[in-house]
Amino acid sequence: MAVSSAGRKRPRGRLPKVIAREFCAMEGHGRLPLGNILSPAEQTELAKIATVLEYQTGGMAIFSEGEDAHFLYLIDDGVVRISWHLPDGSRQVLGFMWPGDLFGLAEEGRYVNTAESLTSATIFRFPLERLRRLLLQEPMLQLHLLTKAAHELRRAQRQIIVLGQLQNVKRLASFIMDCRQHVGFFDSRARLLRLPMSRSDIADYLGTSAESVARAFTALERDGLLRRISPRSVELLDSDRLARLVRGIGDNLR
Amino acid sequence: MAVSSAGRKRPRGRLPKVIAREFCAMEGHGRLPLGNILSPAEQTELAKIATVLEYQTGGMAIFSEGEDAHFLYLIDDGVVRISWHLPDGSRQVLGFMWPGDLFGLAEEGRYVNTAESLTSATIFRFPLERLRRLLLQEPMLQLHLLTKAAHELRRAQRQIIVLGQLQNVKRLASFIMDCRQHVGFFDSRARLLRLPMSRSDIADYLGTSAESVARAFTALERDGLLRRISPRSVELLDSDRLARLVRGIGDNLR
DNA sequence: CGCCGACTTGACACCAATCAAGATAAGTGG
DNA sequence: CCACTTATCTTGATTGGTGTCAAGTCGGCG
Repeated sequence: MAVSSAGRKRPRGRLPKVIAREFCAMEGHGRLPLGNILSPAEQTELAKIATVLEYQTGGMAIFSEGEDAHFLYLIDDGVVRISWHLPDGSRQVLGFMWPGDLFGLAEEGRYVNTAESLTSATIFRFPLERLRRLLLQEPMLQLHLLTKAAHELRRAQRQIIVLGQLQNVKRLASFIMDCRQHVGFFDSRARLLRLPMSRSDIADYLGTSAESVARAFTALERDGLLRRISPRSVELLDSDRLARLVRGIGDNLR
Repeated sequence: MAVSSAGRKRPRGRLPKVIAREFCAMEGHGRLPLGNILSPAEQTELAKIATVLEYQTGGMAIFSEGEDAHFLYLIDDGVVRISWHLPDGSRQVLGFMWPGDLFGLAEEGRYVNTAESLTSATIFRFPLERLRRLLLQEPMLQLHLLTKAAHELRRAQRQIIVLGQLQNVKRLASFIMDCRQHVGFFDSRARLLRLPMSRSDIADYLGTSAESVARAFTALERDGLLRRISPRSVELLDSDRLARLVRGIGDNLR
């Protein structure tokens, strides 16, 4: 960044239009989006202590930084924005959570960041104290959770590399390649990627400004790497070249 | 960053002058630097499977990215640099590890980054397979490790905020405040902080250049926040103002 | 004592933040 | 369903922070 980003103020996301519904996870479901790391038995154990939350729309607060932390969250469907606010009102988006992702990191009993839905979402919620007891009873389940935490740490480290090394166009390319991996948002046949977040969400995630994100899109489009269908929908024309761009090869791009 | 940082090449750290000694952790020791999170009994269990490594000097490789991962590491004494290299030779320092810190994050059986000693160091080493078995037998120990991982994730998130929101002078201020917390490196009476790393180490950690770090030191010194005794030793004249600077208050600083 | 690397400072170029204005899309109410 | 309002997105012009190159200084080690 060149100039201080202090003083920016952004709308916090409109207020919820509909209160979230909640009900027991064993009704109807019983299957968690953790099939890749947990056995069916483990999923059943977890589902026993879970509650399902239904957020009917984007822009709804799930929890806010500073609140007492009583739950860990798991996304079944939808996308959630995890962010942190500076005292001056500027914002850092720490990550976007997709189906199968866990969130709700706490420190000394309080949430250290804010979670809001970007789309309508279905989310599982686990009471921390009951989860803790379950993990002590099921060491294998706990080990799987530890693995998941390690992956989350690795993801954060990759973001550090993006912010520390790459300039704006490459940051956006990296972000697009990340989004590409999420099924349901990328149609590989039509090469169509759907973005559930706004330009300023992307900007605050990449440590830049919404205007710079727009300019980066323009640059990628001019070089034939993608084509904007609408602001939140892009056709990826050359994913290979996008990937190489992130890795630093062939960076002849203004 | 303003200009592409591609193409920078830096020395990788000189080769080890002396091969590291290693011996069983139960000889003499039996106490791990994890007293704050582990019970004495748990420390003993861990020490049973540990090996002690002695690195006589800084600049020694502990492991390199891509190598098969067989161990988790715990620092007893000394400082270690964790870094990641881009194909073009530029480098991102992901963090500095201090006494009590765990490192050795792997992905699919391989280390994803490189660890080198910055000072002489004493380091415990745990074989992953035996550690895994121990964690399954001791769920409470595992839960403590999970907590430690959560702290590490939180630290990475703070670094994301630093890189995404702060400009160079504030990044350095933030870094100095981090270093200040480590006993043995900050003498609170003399207000003297000892830095075990070079300017380019700091630069690669903060996503900037060694020159900019030097300029940031100059700026902080000009404003009376600190005084350079030597390049690696600074007197912190006004820690409160340093802290406020990081938080974004009173940023009338060129 | 002398060499060499690490650190500092200056000059310059360039990327990106900011301010401003217009275009597009989305949401609202008649 | 359409007109209107409003937020979001894009583009241009300008300015400021910082990366890069270059030269000089300091400090440490042999």
